[in-house]
Amino acid sequence: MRYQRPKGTADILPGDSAKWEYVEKLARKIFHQYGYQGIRTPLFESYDIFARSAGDTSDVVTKEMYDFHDKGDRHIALRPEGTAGVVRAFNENKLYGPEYPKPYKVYYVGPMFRYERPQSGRQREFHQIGVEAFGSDNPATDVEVIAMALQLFTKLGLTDLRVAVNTLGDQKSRDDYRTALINYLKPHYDELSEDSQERLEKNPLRVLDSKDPRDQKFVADAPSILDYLTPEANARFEQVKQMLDVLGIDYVVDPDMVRGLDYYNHTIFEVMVKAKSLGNGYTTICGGGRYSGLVEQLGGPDLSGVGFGIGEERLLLLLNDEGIQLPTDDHLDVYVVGIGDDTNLESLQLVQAARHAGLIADRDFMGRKPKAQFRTADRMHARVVLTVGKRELEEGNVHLKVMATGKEVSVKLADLLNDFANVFEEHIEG
RNA sequence: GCGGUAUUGGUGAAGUUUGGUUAACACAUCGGUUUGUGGGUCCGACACGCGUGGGUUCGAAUCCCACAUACCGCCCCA
Repeated sequence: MRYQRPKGTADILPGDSAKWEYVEKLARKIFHQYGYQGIRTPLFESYDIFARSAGDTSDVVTKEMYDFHDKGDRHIALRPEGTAGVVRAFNENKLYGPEYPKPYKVYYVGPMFRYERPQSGRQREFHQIGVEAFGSDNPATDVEVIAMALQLFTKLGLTDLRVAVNTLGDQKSRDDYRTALINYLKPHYDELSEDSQERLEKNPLRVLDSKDPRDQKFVADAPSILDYLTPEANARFEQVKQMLDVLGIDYVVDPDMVRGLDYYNHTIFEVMVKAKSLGNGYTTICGGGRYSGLVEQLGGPDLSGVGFGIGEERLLLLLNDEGIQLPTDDHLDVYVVGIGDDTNLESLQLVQAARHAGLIADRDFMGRKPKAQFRTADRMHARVVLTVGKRELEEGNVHLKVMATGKEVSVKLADLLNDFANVFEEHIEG
């Protein structure tokens, strides 16, 4: 146990990796149905990209960034989330150009990094599945991404999903509300938690998110953002709700919901699920929303975007807790048992013939006794075992055993090598 | 960044209160169970070491210190 992995990282081992691959494959399939295409951006970017996009008051920037200076003294940060890098790529590659249809829709799957204290479902290296759609202000795109996330979760077999939506309004709504909130909280300044006293200065909306009982009693009666929306912002939010209704999507409006990143405005949402062992009550597995100004802030045109991120570790923990069995393909079609060193070449040819026929096949490499090889074949759930030994070599045959029925027949080695698929099919069905 | 709990083999772990000389038991794995065949029975193998490094002691998995990691809570979030 000399070496151990860095704090907050995890090895995803065979067995588990199949679940990850299944989830990611399904996500890609669904995203494609909605017209999203994959995008792969660097795992690290210039520190400034994240610092500028996430907002100076966000914890991600102030204490969770995994950053360092490289040998060229560039200030680099491992990406703490996916959006900023995608926006940078969008701008740098001029994907806003007229030759690209709008909205420009992309998805990504990959590792993210935050320097923080690890806990269950929360690591320094974690994985997100995310999407972004650029260049359309139509609230229908907000609804589309929500529907898309829900479809993924539903297809995975999750139930008890809860969609929470809120709006942060446009800039004027936010400013007005901010003022109102500060005016409301200021008289109670001394009664707030230390954290919230600080939040009041920097980002008063975050006080709403506090779990401290000292804060919560004020939060309960705090003014609501919904009362400070401009007519335009309000109309927009109404449209979002109406479209959710039309799609039959169940949701709750949570006026206290805020976002950890500063770049959001208008629609924000979370998909939560009732998790037994992921803490009490509902846990968030997907968070997202609309952002305006971010593209421009990172040097692009004045286009808005909407997207979400799903925490893969949490999602998989959840599927596990719920006892949801993901269809993982671990069966073996053919196992080749070779008896004696002289059978190595035939074993090799047979197992390759099976693979070329599109089957999943393996063989013994350890020179073990037939009984031990059969035990392995059984453990790997092999459908058919092919045995080659001295007798078969002399006769030019291969012994074929269908494991489920125990039926054994002799087949010509040459036939198998010439047309493995047909011989296999013939005997497996009998 | 702060607080708490934990760390024994491939796995689950007993043992730590009362330091004592073979680290229990079980599962898994491997080998054997007479000549080349699976899921069974029986037999056998399987920690020279108890997270790492120091210290106390005649003697430490058991006591002390430091560090590492994991988990839980705070903060925050996916």
